[in-house]
Amino acid sequence: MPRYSEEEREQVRSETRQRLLKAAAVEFARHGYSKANIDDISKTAGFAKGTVYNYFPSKRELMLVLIEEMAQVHLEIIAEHVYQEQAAERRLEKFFEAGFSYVSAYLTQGMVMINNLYGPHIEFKQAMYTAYQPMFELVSRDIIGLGIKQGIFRKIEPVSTAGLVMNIYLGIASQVNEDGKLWIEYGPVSDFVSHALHK
Amino acid sequence: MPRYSEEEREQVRSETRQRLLKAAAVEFARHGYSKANIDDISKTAGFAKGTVYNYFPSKRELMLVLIEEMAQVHLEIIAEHVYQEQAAERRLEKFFEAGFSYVSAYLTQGMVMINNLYGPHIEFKQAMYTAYQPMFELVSRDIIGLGIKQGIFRKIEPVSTAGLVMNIYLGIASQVNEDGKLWIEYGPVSDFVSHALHK
Amino acid sequence: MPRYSEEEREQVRSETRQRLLKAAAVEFARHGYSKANIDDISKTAGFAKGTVYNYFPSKRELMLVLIEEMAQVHLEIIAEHVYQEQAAERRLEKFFEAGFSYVSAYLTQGMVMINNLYGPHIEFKQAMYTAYQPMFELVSRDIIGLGIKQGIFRKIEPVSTAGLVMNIYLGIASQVNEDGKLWIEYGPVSDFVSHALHK
Amino acid sequence: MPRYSEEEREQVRSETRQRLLKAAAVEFARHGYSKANIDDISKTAGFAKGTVYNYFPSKRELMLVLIEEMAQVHLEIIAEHVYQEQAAERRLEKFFEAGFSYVSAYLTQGMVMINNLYGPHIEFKQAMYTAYQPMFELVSRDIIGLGIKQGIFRKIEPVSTAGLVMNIYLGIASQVNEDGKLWIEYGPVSDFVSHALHK
DNA sequence: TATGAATGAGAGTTCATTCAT
DNA sequence: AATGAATGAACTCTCATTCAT
Repeated sequence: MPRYSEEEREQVRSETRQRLLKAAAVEFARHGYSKANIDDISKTAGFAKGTVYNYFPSKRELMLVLIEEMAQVHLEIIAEHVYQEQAAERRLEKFFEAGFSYVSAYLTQGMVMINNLYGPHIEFKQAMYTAYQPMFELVSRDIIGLGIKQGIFRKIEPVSTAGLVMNIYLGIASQVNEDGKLWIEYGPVSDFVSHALHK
Repeated sequence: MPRYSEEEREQVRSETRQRLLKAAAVEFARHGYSKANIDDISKTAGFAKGTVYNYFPSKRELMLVLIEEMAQVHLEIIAEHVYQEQAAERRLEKFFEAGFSYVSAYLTQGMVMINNLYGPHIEFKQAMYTAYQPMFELVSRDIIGLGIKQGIFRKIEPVSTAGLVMNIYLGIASQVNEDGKLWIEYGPVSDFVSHALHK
Repeated sequence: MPRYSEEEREQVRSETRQRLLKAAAVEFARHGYSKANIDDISKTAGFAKGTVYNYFPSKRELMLVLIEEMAQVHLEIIAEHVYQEQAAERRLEKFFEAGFSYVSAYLTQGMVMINNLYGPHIEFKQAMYTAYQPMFELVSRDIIGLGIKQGIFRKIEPVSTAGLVMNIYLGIASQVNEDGKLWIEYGPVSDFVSHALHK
Repeated sequence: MPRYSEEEREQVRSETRQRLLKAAAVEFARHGYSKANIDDISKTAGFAKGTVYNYFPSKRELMLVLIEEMAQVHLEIIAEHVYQEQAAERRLEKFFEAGFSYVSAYLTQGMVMINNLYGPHIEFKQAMYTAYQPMFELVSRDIIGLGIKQGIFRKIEPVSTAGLVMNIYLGIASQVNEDGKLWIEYGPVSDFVSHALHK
């Protein structure tokens, strides 16, 4: 008969799992998927090698899960800020503000995100597109589309323009340094895009 | 000592070298640096494994040389088109036109470029920045700076704005599919940026 | 101290033990000793991994115990049928009849038996020889020796001939399919051996 | 330009290949397929681990190739002796004589053969059946069938009887000790079978 | 007694690099 | 200059076993 309660076990498992995912993010960010190794990931998490495989069936799956969880957190943070505003222009600004703040705060996750997005591993790229679809839609519908409806943005194609905006965001986000600093502030970027969109 | 034979030898060496670099680009593009392997590279080039090491001391060095040669070709193509124009706005358009055309024509090189730029391998990223410095300056000085001088662009900071423009170009270039198609034409992109820069 | 509870406890232990042995037989039969794993064995038995080690000190010991228990059941079944007859020839027939019926009914045990007998694991092979010694003696003394004494079998060496008979039985038994079917009935085999032994 | 001649290379490759197959047989015989490891196989052959993979794509394939090559040698040896005789009875004797001599001379191969035939690895068992089909046919057609035609054997079913004879051979062959000794000579076995088949 | 999380030795496989020819 | 056989470190994944509860 098990002495641990079901809850206790669940609690422990969940914590271990999170530590492993965090460690995986760190190692993937540091060395890239291919060069990152399970031994280091587990050691970074404070476990032995085998433990990883009690939680994830493979290195590949570890990455796929990581992608999903990262995208979710990322979206939450951005959505939370963007939806505070009603005006499209303000939303655009909030998008860059929250986005830049995310990559500064979640350095490792940000790097993994970028590596997957622009890297050679097609499966991961695909997973990224799927996982980031909601954020893409947020930009497309609730910022650009909204701005057009509100009569402040030019009558541009919202979807491809959202692609451009996401590109700008991600391109800049990819150049964060190890202190979480970016080479440009969100203000000028937001400005640049704003100018591009305004009537 | 026969001089002609000397030249011939040089000629053959140079061709072999180019074939190896081309093959390396193909394999790096297909599998990424880490997963690409020397055996496949040499076989793609039509040589045996050992031959690679008669031309390049290591896989790493092969990539570094490739980066330099790619950047040079890339710059030449873009410069050739951009400098045909005198008006900054036209130059901007030419930049995107020639740039998009480059990634379509040089699919593999383009992918390697992107992988290095956004990938986890710091040394290669560094090498990319160095190799692409001239192109960056072209954009910064001979397009944006020029546009300001010509009084058509807003009085923005040319360097960071050049960063944004390069970001946009590279971000879009990274999404070329295997047929060399991009999800957006150069026209709308040029337009977008134009709007962002104009007074 | 409650005596009944003691017995109950013993009862439960014994049942758990049997379930584990049965599950071990299934897994050993399916994957062979080396590839069978404790986790699957315990799960097949309906327990957690650790439970196995409350009953058997190691995987190896689990097999050794299994061998002994299998051999005992096997012998009992065969002896029960063989000793119903008094004539050596009839006993020979019964031996094959009961033997073939055993391997059909106890598919997994039969496979484990064969795997150990012909497999590379010397310790298990040894254990098999020891465990099957009584059956060997049954054939040697109470069938072949008896037949010679009864004057129906040729004056052959009983021990090595018993070896041949056992070989034939086990060789055929090894080719049972997953439905418990053998490629030959006991009749023709008994016949074949009968012919070989008769004057 | 390669300095080794094509022939020289082929020669070296062939020798290395044979050494690896021999070593594999030794290790598979000693520890069984699952427990035998590539490192030991290569070391036994006098090479480093990686060399195995220059010749065989996987451990599994190594075994499959080994099975085929073993079966071929085995068949050649037996056929050579059997076909020296014209009388079925003498052929039967030769079959056992040559067969017993094979397992004594090719100890390790014999063990691998037996392990695969009676072991848990279905793919290898299948491969054995396929590879030994010609030998089975030799027994069925050119010994038993022939004996019936020659009027010395009873009118039995040749195929299933060949199965019995092969069983007897393999069963005994499986009990060779490490000095190549069997517990019974070919004479008594041949006699036993002869008796069983004769009118 | 039963549990399952954690361990780490050990296995198969890959591949950059070396080198004799 | 070109070859490809050989190497062995490094990697992913497996699993018998331990142990705190």
